[in-house]
Amino acid sequence: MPLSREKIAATAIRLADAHGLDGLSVRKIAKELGVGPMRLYDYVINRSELLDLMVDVVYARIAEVDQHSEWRATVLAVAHATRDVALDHEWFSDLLGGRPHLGPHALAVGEATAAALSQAPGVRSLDDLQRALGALNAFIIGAVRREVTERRTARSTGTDEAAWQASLGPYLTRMLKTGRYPTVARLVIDGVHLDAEETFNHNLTTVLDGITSRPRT
Amino acid sequence: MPLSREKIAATAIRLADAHGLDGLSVRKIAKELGVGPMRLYDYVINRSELLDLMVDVVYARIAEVDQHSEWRATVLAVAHATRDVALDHEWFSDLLGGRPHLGPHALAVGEATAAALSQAPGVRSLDDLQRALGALNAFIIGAVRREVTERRTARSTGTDEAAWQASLGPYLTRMLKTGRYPTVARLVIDGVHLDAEETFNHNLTTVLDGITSRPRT
DNA sequence: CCCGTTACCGTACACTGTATTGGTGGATAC
DNA sequence: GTATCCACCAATACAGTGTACGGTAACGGG
Repeated sequence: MPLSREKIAATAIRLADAHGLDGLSVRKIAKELGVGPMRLYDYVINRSELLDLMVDVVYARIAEVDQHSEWRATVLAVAHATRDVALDHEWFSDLLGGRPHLGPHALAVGEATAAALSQAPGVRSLDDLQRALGALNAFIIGAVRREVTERRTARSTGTDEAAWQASLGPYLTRMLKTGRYPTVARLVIDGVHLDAEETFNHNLTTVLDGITSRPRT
Repeated sequence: MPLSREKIAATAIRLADAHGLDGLSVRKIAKELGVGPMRLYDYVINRSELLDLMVDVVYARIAEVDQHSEWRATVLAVAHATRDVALDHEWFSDLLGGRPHLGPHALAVGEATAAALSQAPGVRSLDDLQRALGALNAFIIGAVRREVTERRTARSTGTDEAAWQASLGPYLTRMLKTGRYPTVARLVIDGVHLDAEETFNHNLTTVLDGITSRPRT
């Protein structure tokens, strides 16, 4: 098999899954494929384009979700799908929103959510749709990003309470002891660990409710 | 003046403003300061810590906003302030949400928004506050990120219509001509360029309205 | 006087993205 | 059958990166 953009993207994704975006280099991909580093540049113009390629492969998985007749179901499905793939490929969240996603599959999911949102009550004009899309996408990007970095720090410091107290603890507890951040302190100390998916879903419907019930103009 | 974390952070910010995060290297900062590269590691443990330093300096500017008695006014002020500084320091949006922000000034703005949100109607329990904070921050992060990358691509392709048609045009118009993305096509072709700040404000109030008017549970 | 601390500096290493230059082998055209 | 092209492949080279490591010179307190 002669090597192709697809194969390159696939192994690049594998490596990025394993070692993160920082641990991903052209040379390592090439070595993994058993070829010289420069071979890749016959298929890809840049490292950036390689990343775009990987991103669109992931978007393809998002685009697989079923289209529901109800607009809200479709939006929910797409949102949860992007959360799911972002948790599978954490580097995806680093790229999400960082550059315009114009690959065919990215456009497909853009189309799906736009079409669904255009049928929501409260979005009447094209301007409304534009704004609603912006709000929805902003939330998804930010929420996924937050969750992934949270998960990363949890993993690096160690999940258990003790390890956490040992690493972030000294600095953070000292900070909170100053009394300058009472609300944050209450959140950190008394806050329970909410289920991530449920929180995502909850906030997502919050945003959707905000969109459908236009308050002013 | 003997060199200090503050001076390092300041010149690092200057360089990042001018050439972006990719154009920022330890060696360039050192050269700008007229010292050897290794000097910086006497004040900073990592490049990452350097970035954290820069981030917290920017958070200091956000923390300067006045506290209003009305919770909504405070939240709006903080949100717009972070948007403003992100537009001044575009690299900030690349870091936003990418790692936990635990600097003193970051904690200060966290405290301010948390305290304000806790007084909003509809957030009664600590869990509610946690979720509301999540939703708000997710939106801010995503919205700012989106706007900055939009601004970047607009600048790189050229603002005027002609240059845009020349760069992205060929590929995008070809894609849209396929008819597979009708809604996106309508958005791209017939969509007017909405005022960015107004859109941000609009969507922000949408999110806040969603938070205050709890639908279920 | 010594001695620890603080500010400072240079060299070196492993690694990055990519420009450049070249060499195959087989298909096609005459 | 020979020439020509082209997809595929490989090696070398360069400028730039983060940072580990080992050092020097001034100075203030005992």
